[in-house]
Amino acid sequence: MDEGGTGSAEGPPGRGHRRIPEATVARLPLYLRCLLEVAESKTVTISSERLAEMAGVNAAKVRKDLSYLGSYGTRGVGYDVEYLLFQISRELGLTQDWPVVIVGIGNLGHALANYRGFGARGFRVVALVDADGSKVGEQIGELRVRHLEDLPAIAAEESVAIGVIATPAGAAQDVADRLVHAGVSSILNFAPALITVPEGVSLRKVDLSIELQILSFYQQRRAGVVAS
Amino acid sequence: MDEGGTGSAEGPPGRGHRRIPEATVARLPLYLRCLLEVAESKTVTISSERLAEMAGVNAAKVRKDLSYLGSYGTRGVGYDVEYLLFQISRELGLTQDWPVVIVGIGNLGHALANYRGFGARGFRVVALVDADGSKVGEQIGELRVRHLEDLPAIAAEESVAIGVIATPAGAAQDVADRLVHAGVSSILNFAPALITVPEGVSLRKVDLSIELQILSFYQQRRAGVVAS
DNA sequence: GCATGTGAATAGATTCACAGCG
DNA sequence: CGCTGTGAATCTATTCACATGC
Repeated sequence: MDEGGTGSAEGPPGRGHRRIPEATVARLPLYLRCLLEVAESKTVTISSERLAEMAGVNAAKVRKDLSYLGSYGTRGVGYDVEYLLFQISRELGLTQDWPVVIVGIGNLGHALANYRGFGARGFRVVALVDADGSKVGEQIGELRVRHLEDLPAIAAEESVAIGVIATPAGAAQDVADRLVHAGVSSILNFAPALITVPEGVSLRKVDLSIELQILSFYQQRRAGVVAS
Repeated sequence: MDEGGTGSAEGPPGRGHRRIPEATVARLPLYLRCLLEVAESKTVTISSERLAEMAGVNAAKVRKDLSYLGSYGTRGVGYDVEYLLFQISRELGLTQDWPVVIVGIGNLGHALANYRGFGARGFRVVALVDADGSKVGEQIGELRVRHLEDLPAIAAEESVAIGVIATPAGAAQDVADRLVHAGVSSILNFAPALITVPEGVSLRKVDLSIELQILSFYQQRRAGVVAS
């Protein structure tokens, strides 16, 4: 899918060594999370079956997904947890860290700015930006909110790779355009608006109201089935 | 995908009149949003081509998606905007309103509690809940935060249909269990944790770090291609 | 023996292309 | 004629089932 999830638009295929299916890419972070948990308990190896159980997927899927990365397992034994962790991290580009800018410092922007878990794994919020002059200068954690107009300078100084849009819907496309123009080539959009970006820019979206509406669909189905 | 979430786990198929593919269900909210925008400009009909362009998908996909709902278009003309709006709303269960409870009133919970857009379309936040006694009683908008222990009573009183989990990862599974136990059968999980629910409960997730990691993958690919 | 890795089979989603109808 | 609705073709993803190799 999503796609998903959530589903969402994708960047171009790129051309690394192997061609990894989109659906697999979307599951790698899931495996990563499970492996981190397993690693804490000093477990040395893990079978596809166990990993599948933890991730809530089918064991064959785990094996096929991992096989796209290479033959990192040992037949009759399983996968070395630490080694697999490293390989997945590397594949996901988490061995380097990516400077992130958050645009739109309202309720959600605040929450994102304070979110621990950026730093943990390869992402570092280097700037907070808002179009509203009255918010500029506000201190949040270690950062001070800067003006949207400064985006090109900020992006260049900090080599921003990823932009997070947390503005109202109406501003989202403009902000996306500015991000792209400033050289940011990965965008995560939280605004409830459809935005478009040029080829070569990755765009993913997180949309609360869409998720709720999908839940509503299935909720209604169940209610309907019960009633009939 | 997903899924999608952006990709995410689904509820059971249910058995309404028609069997609507999951991928289609995930796009209906998108069409709905586009149609709402079009409706404001007093446009009476819309072609699949135009709608596709707005939604950023292929026209054939729009037609096929809409055909699962019924034959609501007119050949040679297009779709009546108002009529289609109504049909999609009905299909998504948005003609009734769904009481929502938000569990976990930290940064994110606050942001969600203040989010306008719940009320707009069929969702109504009826309760805010937290396990931390020091947060109980805090006033947010029109609601006062209540204790997690009161969840069963709240769910029953308010006929809560949808639970939103905005707790830290460690608490997510416990909260999910409590929600299910209290009779909530749709859950939207924002916590960066894998949770499981029984058959008959829909679960979707919104996971910032997964989305960032997916972006990181494609970002790295592009960087790699440029470098080589 | 046992769990991986992978071709083959199946299922699901997208796109094509055109018949059908207003 | 124009645009919908939809079978057929294609592409993508999932699952099966077993040969392979530690």
